[in-house]
Amino acid sequence: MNLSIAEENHIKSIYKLQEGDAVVTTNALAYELETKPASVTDMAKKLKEKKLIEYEKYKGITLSADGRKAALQIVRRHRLWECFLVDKLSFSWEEVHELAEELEHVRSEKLTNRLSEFLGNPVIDPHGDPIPDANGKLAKPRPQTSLDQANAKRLVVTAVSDQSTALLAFLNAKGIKLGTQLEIVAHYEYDNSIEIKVKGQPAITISEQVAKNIMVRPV
Amino acid sequence: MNLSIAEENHIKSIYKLQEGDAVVTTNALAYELETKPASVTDMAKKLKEKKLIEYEKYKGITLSADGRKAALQIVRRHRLWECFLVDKLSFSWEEVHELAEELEHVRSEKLTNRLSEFLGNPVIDPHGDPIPDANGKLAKPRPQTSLDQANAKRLVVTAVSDQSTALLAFLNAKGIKLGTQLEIVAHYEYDNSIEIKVKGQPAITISEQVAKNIMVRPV
DNA sequence: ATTATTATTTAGATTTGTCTAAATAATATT
DNA sequence: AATATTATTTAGACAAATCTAAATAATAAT
Repeated sequence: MNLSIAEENHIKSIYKLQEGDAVVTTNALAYELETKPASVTDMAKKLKEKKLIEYEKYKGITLSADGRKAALQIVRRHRLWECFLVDKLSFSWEEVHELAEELEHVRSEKLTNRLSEFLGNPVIDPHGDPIPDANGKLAKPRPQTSLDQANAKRLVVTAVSDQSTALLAFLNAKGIKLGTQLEIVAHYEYDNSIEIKVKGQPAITISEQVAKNIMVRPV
Repeated sequence: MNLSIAEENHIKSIYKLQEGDAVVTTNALAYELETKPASVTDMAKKLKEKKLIEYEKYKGITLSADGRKAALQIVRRHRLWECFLVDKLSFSWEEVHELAEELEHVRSEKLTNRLSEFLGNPVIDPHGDPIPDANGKLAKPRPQTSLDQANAKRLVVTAVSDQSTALLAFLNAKGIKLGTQLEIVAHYEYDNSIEIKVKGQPAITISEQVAKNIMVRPV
């Protein structure tokens, strides 16, 4: 099955929004892809025809087994290229998303597998997201919570869920990246902001909104 | 100036066929791009509009200064990716062309320059072709002739001009690659075939057509 | 249970890149 | 020079991916 770039992007976004099982809505998908609902409806008909999604008028979209398989291939390529850009070309983690967005569409299994091998078959990407293996299997994610719900004091950053450049740049400026160890200094009930400290740096205060998007696990 | 993939491919092929100064013909370009002359005419109008080529009806096509600059960027990306695939991912030189054909369209200067640096700023690609630097400057090619016109006995392979997979696979099977040292054993005037010997291997006979596509210089 | 609101789909248009078939220009041949 | 051949362009069509505006369905509010 040969997918166009537009088809791949739709599949990938459906996978992202589905998050396991949920039905994906036309509007949500249009918003995610920065396109219009009418365009999503058009594409949904096409992808249904190709048996990559389940879709009935007005009933929303879910991936079929084949669609899920395709999505995992795309996600695998995306995340491997992100590793390459960060590990080998010294990009910082907030820069790589757009570039990987283009590189992911080079659909060669041989290339993908060689790249993976070259990188040492990594299982998580620079944002902490798991990388599907050649068969589409995802490493089961280690237990993690968002920073605003953590109860341990000493934590490691394992992922950042919001992909916005603004947040990533902010964290970068504060010296926070994957694997950074944090200590929770205080939790202000007033606005649910959290004061944290990275070893060797002055303590900083983080809003609830930011804390919700930083994933951590106890060290 | 943002070029589509189709536009980039046309620019690149015009650059390739132009070879310095020659005017490129509609038919030749269509053949090179595996498309139809009518499509080339359409695209020529568009590229002229964008001032990337000089073009008058029935008079053929040449690159403008801007077009040449664009072409060199594309060629740079293509050849750097070929180096990456061969040097880092252990592809053999005859496999990399198609993959580089896709990777070359990721238009990020930062990525290109970082990639170049990562590879040690190479100046020739795995086929022996020079890689333009970030300013579009080409290293001046070392003196070379095609194997059928060489007069020295001991030679080094410096490039292969035909990009066909068939030829590359043939050479690969014979253990001939960039940098391979050859010795001319005999030259048969009858059909202009040439008998050559690679150190440690039995002598082989090569047709004139193949010899024309192997570039060499005296060792 | 009507009505209002929001979500989704349809119909029809647009852009890009391509094609075929016919027309025209350039070149080669007699 | 007239004619035949080849190269190139034009005209009109088509598929993919998108859009806007209008129509319809689903859901929420009174």
